[in-house]
Amino acid sequence: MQETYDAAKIEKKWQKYWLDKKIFETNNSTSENKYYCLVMFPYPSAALHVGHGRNYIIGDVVARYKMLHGYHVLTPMGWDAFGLPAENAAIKNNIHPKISTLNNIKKMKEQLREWGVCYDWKREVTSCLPNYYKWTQWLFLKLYENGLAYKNFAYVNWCPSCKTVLANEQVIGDGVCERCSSGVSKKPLDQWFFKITDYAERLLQDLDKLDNWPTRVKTMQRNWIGKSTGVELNFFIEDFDTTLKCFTTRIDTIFGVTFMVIAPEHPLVEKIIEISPEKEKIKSFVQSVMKESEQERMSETEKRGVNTGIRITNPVTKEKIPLWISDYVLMGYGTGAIMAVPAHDQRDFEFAKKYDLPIKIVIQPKDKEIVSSKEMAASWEAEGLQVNSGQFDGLHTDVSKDKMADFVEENEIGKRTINYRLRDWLISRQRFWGAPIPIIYCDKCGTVPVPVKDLPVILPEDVDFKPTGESPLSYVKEFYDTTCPKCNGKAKRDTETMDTFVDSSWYYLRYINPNDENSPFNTDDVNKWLPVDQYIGGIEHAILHLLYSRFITKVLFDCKHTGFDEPFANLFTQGMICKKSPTTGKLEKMSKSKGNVVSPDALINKYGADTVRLYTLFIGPPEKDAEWSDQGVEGASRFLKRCWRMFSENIDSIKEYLSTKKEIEDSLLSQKEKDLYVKLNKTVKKITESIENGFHFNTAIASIMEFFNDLTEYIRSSDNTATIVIGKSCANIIILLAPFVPHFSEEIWSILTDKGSSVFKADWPKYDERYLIEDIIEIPVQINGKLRGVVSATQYTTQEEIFELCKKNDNIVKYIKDKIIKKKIYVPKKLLNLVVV
RNA sequence: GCCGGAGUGGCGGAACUGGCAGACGCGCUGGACUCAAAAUCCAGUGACGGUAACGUCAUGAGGGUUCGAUUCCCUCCUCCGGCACCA
Repeated sequence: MQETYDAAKIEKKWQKYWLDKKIFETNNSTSENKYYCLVMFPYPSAALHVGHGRNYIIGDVVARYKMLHGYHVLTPMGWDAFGLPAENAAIKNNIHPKISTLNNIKKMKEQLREWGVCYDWKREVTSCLPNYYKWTQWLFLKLYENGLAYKNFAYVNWCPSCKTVLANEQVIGDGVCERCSSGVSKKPLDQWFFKITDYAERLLQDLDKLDNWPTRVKTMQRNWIGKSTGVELNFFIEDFDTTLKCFTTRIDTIFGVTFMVIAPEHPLVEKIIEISPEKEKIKSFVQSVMKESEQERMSETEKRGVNTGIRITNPVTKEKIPLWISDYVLMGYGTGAIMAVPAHDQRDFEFAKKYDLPIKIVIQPKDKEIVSSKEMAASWEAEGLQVNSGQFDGLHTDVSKDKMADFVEENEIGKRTINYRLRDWLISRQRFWGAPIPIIYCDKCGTVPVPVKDLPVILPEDVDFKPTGESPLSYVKEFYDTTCPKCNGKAKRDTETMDTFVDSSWYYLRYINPNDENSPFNTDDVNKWLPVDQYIGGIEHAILHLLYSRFITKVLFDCKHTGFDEPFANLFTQGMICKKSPTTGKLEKMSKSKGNVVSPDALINKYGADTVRLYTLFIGPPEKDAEWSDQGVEGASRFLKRCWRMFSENIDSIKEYLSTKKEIEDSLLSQKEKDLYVKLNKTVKKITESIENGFHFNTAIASIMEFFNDLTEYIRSSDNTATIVIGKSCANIIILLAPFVPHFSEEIWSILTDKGSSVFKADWPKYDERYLIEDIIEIPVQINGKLRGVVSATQYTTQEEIFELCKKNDNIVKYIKDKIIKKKIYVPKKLLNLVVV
């Protein structure tokens, strides 16, 4: 064995070995005792930094750890290869997105290999290639066939910088684009939607099944779906001889409605303008609101409105109330119309105050009385007793809510309804680098889906894809000119492409049968491997990707293509790696634009991949953000060097143990050896638990280091260093380290076993229950809760015996002599507390 | 405003179910080796007092429950994330 640890030399060797021996390849026929370990497939961008690395390293550790437990581990990788960055880069550098994307993939694969991160590459998928997007198009047709894909003319989110529309989920914060942070505006367009709202209730309910998802993610999805229960009421408008539907969660306030408000986009607005004597005033108000961007509208806190002059009948009280138009009512939620109850809704209250509209109190708080509406400083939104509410007077709102809903339903003026905040998923994009929507428009036959046998609809390569706001494909005659699959007449293709989140909503299924030319996946195979046992990725996908994937899985389940309705059984979201940014001066997520990236290349050159891996895992709990420190890497490197030396100095003991696997016999152990052996067993237990319990690799590694320090100390101070305990300790450390520093462990293992067998074929060490308690345990003794001394005992020492020992401890005696001992609290094997006065 | 999560040495972070706060690592200090440096090894390292034994204080702040609280409860402060004119 070589004296010093030479990472560069051994790492290349083992990377080749893993590839050649295909130890990460998994067969669909061996899926019993299966473990599907999945890392979110990345967008292939140019160069990876150590922040990206954390994600892949965690996945790799999990896969290797499970292998050591004898699982058939499926650990595939692929590329979310369609998308805007490649297209934008292409425009800037004049390289075709396909070329730059495939180049980036090549580079990234190389980097992953250098990190020692391994996958079953035989299953690689690339979403921008026709053999993949053919099935993305198939998925579209499936949804279309089931009435879950529809085209609709609507006000949609438009990003002026990306020059494309966006799904609601892609508009974040105060109305900015998820990708480029530009302010998003509204644009009326005819677009394709997936009917995710049909699945709102199931997407919400089934979150309860996901016990092993972070609560944070589930909460975010719950908020996003935004379920609220209430009543939909019909208000009659005489002028139009029609009813205005309006949703409320506060039917108990129906007697307090003093006006109605509709959104500026509400379809009724047009009709009102036609007949209103004040049409100019209304028109100019609506126009001034509509021309504002989402961002401007949202930042506007002052509510603005205009009276339409139209009067509406409250269906319960029969009162006539005015109809207003205001920007504080959103067309996107409920029906775009509200009943305003200024006394019991703060927004309505502010609006009423501004425009001097009446305020009518219908709920009195129990303990204090609201004197008069004129003196009200704010609305009363909480519960109370009904007043001015006809036959409901005196009822508590808990009761009246139900009674009033009954009344509404009995009189057929409305019905109980559930409303969701979730909107349908807009999937059309006016960009080039995506999967074409497989739809043909025929003058005779209308909208005709492309027959499955004609898939894929190939994305043409020679296209001028400068973003104009129109889809680039709409300028490619050879692409859009086609014949109708129904009547064979002249027809035109849809020229828009699909949101890349459609590509990524099903890729985890394609890994199972990546080369199947006749179907996206094989149902039996998929049912064997899925749900994914462990999904690993960034928190930024909490809503977008994870919600869409859950939706698509449920659709495929309903179509009987799969036998499971949730794709990911366990989800782990890792924290970001941060570093102080020289541009902002703050701690920021590692990114090129912040100028704070650390490239793995130089570090791997200097220390080796195992050192970088070890440090990345040791940096902190993996679910939390962490700050990168180049000095910290130094510590990891030192530890591996010390380990190497330890193994090379004790090579004979380890070989001896490995060749005989001799049982440790209590009677043959010296006390010091036994203490060390107990420590080894405790360490194995602790490490295993740290990993099983939330992937706490940081504490697992700390435990290995701690045991290693004890072992070093033992060897230094002992005469007998050729012992089986040392052999077993070292052999166990090698395997315990293997998931974290695989090249290192493989190399040592191969030297010690001479069998050319991979350490990943070995078994994870087991601990022996009989060796978890030390012979001598230190019992801390407290007096009145303060530590005053420590006595040595064994696990059999009784409370009384420990108390007797205390009387021999000078410092403890100091505190108990001349005192009355009121109480003795003994926690077996842990602590003794004496309460004295 | 609402809903999550967090706040512990000079730094990253440990602490099972309420039981010795600061594991492990970084940094720092001193020492050994060396002509010297690097590397390595050894010792020390929360603050204050003390030569020391030891004592007092200390887990964002303030209260409470308890023999005992980083851990449980209440009030408040700060930071991060999500949602937010959602009727």
